[in-house]
Amino acid sequence: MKDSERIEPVPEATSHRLSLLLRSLRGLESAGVHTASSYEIAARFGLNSAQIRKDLAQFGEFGVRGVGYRVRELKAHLKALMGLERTRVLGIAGAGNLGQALANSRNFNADGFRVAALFDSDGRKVGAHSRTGVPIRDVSTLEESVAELRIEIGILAVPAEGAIPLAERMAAAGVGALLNFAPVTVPALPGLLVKNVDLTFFLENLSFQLAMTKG
Amino acid sequence: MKDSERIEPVPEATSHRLSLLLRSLRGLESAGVHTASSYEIAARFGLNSAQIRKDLAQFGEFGVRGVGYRVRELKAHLKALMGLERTRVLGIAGAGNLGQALANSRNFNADGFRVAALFDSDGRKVGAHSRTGVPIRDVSTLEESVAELRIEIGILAVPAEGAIPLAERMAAAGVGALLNFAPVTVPALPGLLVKNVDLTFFLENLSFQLAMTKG
DNA sequence: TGCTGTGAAACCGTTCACAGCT
DNA sequence: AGCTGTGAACGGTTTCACAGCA
Repeated sequence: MKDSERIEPVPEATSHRLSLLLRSLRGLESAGVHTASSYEIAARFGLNSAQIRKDLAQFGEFGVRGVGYRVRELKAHLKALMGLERTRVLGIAGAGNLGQALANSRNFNADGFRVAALFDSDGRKVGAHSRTGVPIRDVSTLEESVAELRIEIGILAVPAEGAIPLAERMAAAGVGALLNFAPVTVPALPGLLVKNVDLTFFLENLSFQLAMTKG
Repeated sequence: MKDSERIEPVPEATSHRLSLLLRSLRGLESAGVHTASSYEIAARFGLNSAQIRKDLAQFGEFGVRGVGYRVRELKAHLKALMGLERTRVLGIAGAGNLGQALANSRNFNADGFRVAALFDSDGRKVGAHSRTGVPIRDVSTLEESVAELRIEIGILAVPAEGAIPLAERMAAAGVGALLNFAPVTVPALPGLLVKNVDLTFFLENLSFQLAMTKG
């Protein structure tokens, strides 16, 4: 099956598995493995092999019958598919603990991503740099900065109050997608993809499961 | 439907909606609203009202026919259900950027949670405190500290390499649940609930969706 | 033979629609 | 009359099972 102009958003679960798969492929590649079957890959993270094949089949035919998948080749296809071929520029609103943590994170500055700037309203922080050298700009320069640095994905690491207005400013400034860590649900505005990630929800989930199983 | 001794883990989606619901109830309560119907609640976050009712019905009968749900009462039920009646003690492995961000976070130190300690192997950090006063202990004291502070939930904010061994140590020390931010999948060990949260997956998801919709 | 790609079947979560309580 | 609680229908995702290609 092929569907060059896909309008449907990729299901969350599929995207998650493909991220897992990409990570796995990186591991296999650096271990010198050239070929892997869907069975081998599935075993790695306790999934069904048909699921791997179905996930990939949605986007093209990447395997070789009787052989499996060529690691290097599949990895390249996947990266292209996920838009990780070129580096996407990130801008983080909020130079607090979390914002700085993300700005300095190896994971946000590799494999297709790079943090170009932090934004804050605190005059004492503005002008400084994060530990790894990400500049902290005044949040009032958000609009110009997005254009100047070509920021494609915005990250909200601010308190709840500031989130919605900032999301709107980011959208208006031309940011295409937003990862929101503030504890409010930012709605997807027209032209702006939004992913809300509330870290306390993960804790509550664990607490819930603890309450269900043990006391 | 009632099921006093539930063994099934709560579905991710349900848990997520109940967290959202709890947040919503807090808002309603402080706005002085006493009663809310599933229709009103559902409208708040664009869900189906039957979903709200079904989610709640799994755990008991909390509503009043013809009236709706009493906000204060439902909130209390939910908190009890989710194990948030009493404060759960957290311990964070890794006093780097992310670990400190979480330790200082208001959200990890309210509404049923409290960070009791950070753990690190860097001698220069050990003995110090986070900005909000969370002590940084030597990771070699993990086992005693878990017992002493009665840590119930462990959080891994360490690089990929350290994650699995630390998870095993936490499990052995008696921690009941683990929230893992390291970019490796920590398997659920016997007696240890594990929630893996890879922040780069959220970014990749956005990049993926961007790649699908725009270039 | 061995593995992919894929229809068909099974499963699960969501939505509908209404009986039943207040 | 109004809203909950829930069986039944629906839709989407996962798994099975196999045809077809290397």
